Amino acid sequence: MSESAIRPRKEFGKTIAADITHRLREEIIACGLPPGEPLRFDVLRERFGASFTTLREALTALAAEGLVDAQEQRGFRVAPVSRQDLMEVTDARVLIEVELIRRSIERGDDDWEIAVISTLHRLKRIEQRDPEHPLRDPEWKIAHRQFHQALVSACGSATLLAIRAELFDRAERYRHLSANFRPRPRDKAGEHQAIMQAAISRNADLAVQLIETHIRSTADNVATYAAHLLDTE
Amino acid sequence: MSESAIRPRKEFGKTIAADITHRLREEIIACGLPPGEPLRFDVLRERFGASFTTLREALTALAAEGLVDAQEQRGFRVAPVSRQDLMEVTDARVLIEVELIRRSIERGDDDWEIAVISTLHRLKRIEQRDPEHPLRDPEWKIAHRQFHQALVSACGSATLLAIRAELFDRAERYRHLSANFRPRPRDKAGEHQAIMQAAISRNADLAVQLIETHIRSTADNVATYAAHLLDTE
DNA sequence: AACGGTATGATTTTCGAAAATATTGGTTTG
DNA sequence: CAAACCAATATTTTCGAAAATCATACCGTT
Repeated sequence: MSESAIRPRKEFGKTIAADITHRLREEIIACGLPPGEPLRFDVLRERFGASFTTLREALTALAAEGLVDAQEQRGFRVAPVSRQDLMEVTDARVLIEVELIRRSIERGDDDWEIAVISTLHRLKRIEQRDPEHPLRDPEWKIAHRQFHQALVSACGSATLLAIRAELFDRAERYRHLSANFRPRPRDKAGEHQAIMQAAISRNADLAVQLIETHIRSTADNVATYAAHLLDTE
Repeated sequence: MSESAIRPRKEFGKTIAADITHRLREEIIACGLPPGEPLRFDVLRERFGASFTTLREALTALAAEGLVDAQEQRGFRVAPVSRQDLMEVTDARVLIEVELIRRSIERGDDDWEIAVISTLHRLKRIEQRDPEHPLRDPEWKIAHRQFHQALVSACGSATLLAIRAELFDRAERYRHLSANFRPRPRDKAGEHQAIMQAAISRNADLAVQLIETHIRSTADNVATYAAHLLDTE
């Protein structure tokens, strides 16, 4: 009765299109498909084993998320990067994330506190294993995402959470872009710890200030160490 | 040499998919396709004269915009409406639009001022023609959208403008929802005039306050007069 | 009657061929 | 020599048939 003993066709989501969307998104965020790269159907067809129209559906969805650039009649390409875009994404993230943190601190219940504490705990455990290269560890990526997600999860607005998620993905791509050139990770562990404590103790002003610094300094780092990739576009 | 003397295939955009996306969006916003309505391919195929896959692409794009609800393996339907969703959209709009107005007032140049003044002028001209039922006039809809678009157009962030546009569409659908039951339009003309004056005179605090009131009172109106459509979902 | 399973029909989802459009390279013309 | 034109090729876009999946109604059993 096992759905597929050999090789599951759909690892994520029920439809192939949703699955391809997910896999393509991951690859673009991780810069496995570099910014600006043309996305030709022949190549994608071979790589992902799906037909034209299914791929087209996935690319259309990613275009709406801002990770893919659709040029009508001239195909798709990975969304290019630029200093301007990095700045816009950073600003938008600050605007929205700050608001969502405030609302979460205002409204969060016991479950919210537990989620914040436990996701941070897992993040720290993973960081202990390999403190040098966290961004290369896919588990760290997931845990990091889940901690930040937990912080805002009690805000009460699915609409704003969806927007936040898109911006988070776009920002994460920039982090990956500079990861190979960044000499050493900042003291993220300490920052995360401080943010957690401010949130749990319901100190909204402090939490907001820490989050804003966290977001902006990450972006500054990217702008510094990926400068050669941002100016030549 | 005319591209199509009989009947243009693509009225908007270069690809059929983009064209269908546009037409479907308009219909959903205008509630020609009512909230919750199942979107069956047979029906759409006949109505829009496109094939399965093309329609699928359009529906996928609209799902990413929040106007369509994709239920994997069970097709698509027009996104349902609810009091909660209306509230979320309203809150998100206030958060973003307020910020964009501030930035536009800060950065807007002569061209921006001209755009604000001229779009308002056109809006008023159209309102004079038929002051009773502005929302039913498609020209009023376009002019109204363009005035609000002009106000924020100088904010400098394409990212936030795209988010704003999606939220505007979702809000406009709610306005249409209640349009048939609203006894009389509020004094929108006066409100628009006041917003324009505050913006042009670079009174950011006043403009922001007027916009917030404008958005929230519109939403309150919808919640009142479309109550029977919002609670039974 | 209630429940569970199964066949049947309806609907979505996927595919690869075919049509439409863009790009490239070569040829001619001014 | 540059520009404009055209042909040949590469690529995207669209289509409808076929496969996969879901919903419904029917039937037998408890």
